[in-house]
Amino acid sequence: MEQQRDIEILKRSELFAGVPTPVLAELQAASFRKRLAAGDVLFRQGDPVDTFYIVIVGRLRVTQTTPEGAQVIIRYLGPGQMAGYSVLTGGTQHPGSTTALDDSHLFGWPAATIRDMMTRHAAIAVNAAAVLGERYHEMQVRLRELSTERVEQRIAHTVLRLARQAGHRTARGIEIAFPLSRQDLAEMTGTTLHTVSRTLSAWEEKGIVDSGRRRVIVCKIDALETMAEAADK
Amino acid sequence: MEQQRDIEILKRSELFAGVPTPVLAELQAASFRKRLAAGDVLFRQGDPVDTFYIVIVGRLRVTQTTPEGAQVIIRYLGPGQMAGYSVLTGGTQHPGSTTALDDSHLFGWPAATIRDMMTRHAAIAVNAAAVLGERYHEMQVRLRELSTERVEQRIAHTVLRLARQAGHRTARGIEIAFPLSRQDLAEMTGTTLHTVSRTLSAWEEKGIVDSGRRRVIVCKIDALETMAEAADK
DNA sequence: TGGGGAATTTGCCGTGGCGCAACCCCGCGT
DNA sequence: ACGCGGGGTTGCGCCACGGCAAATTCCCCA
Repeated sequence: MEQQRDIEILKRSELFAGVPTPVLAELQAASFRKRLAAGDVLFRQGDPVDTFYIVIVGRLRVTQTTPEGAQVIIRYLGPGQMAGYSVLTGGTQHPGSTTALDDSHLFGWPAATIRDMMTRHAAIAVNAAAVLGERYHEMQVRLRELSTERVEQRIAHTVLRLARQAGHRTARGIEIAFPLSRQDLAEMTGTTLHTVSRTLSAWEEKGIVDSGRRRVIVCKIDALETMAEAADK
Repeated sequence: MEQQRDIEILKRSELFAGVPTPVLAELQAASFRKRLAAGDVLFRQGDPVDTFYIVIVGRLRVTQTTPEGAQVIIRYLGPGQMAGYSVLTGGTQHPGSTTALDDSHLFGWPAATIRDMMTRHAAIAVNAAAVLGERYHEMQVRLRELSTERVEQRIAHTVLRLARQAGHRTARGIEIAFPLSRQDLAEMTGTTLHTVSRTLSAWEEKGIVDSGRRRVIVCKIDALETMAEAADK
């Protein structure tokens, strides 16, 4: 019943995939539930690392803020993904803030529980390494883009990535499944909302995208891919 | 003797710290040695992931190249650090190229050996997660800097980081212990060698650094730290 | 000791995109 | 129905940087 369903969910999560069912049952028993409304903060940058979460439903955003107030979006989290990776690496304070974009539902555990399970079951630690390696790799790609590409290409790459990760087929094209403002895109691509706005307007004119208030639909993916490559000068 | 010394080295590596000695002995027995001369390539971006390494002595550089030929420096590796992390995450091809800067000496293992050891000994997998989490975190910081800071601040942060990681006390100040060209700094900060050169010249004039052909010495760390923070507009 | 090539320096110019500011638009609450 | 506020759009001017080009310096090697 209830418990079985939880175990099914854990089995599909990035951290616990392939872990034997009895271990999942143990994890399930040790977990608590956390609900967040849209806009609620799961934890803030600098908070002590004491809890680990896995997203059941909903979408969260991880950001980092500079002392000057500038913000950068590190990543988005969806179902099955983990929040609070510092628990796995022994960090003492969260490097970023995590906020719910939709009403969300998560599993939570005390840090010690997860650390204990990870040392007792290599499969979990192996998954942890794989997930963190994957995130490390994603960051390498973003860093490379940010270093070597023009703003328009970066925005194109970012939109394509979001469409791939959270795309939802509609009549008009592929819609990004969560609210995404110009400001958000700017914080993902290292530019300003003004420039993002101008770029999207230009694309709109060419019929490549259809966008509005915190909403982006990609109409011509191939055209966008061309933009993203743009080897020209 | 020989074998004991190898085990001591492994014990101090980032991946095998805290692993029981018998396991280290097993690892030692399964390892081979790899020597590289300055400039030699350990593996290239896109190569199949079949070997894992740990640096014994020397300094290596990990870079990523775009189809257009632009290069980005992902990180530097020194003694005790691992090369070929994709082995740990199940990747099939190397995301970047790794090149020796000095004459270097490494331990090597077939990928399967390391994967096997990691699943059999949770401590190794836990270390792997910790190291990859740390690298992920470093990339977050760099991404934030690249997104929000001016060129001069980014160069300052980068030089400070290098001085911290590979700094060597000298009479004139803290010297970065490996050859570091303007081009290298440019590829770390997402700018051009021209701009780096101009910036270093300006600093030189103020006595903040003392630099020359592939060589940087930081004279006034506090002044450089001020540059790096530079909250001014 | 004399090249030769790589690394660096520097001036000059062009420009992408940021900052600012004004304005518009839409959805929501009362 | 109406007003308000959070997003979004757009025009304008400026400037930090990149691109280009030429000169210089320095190290390595014959």
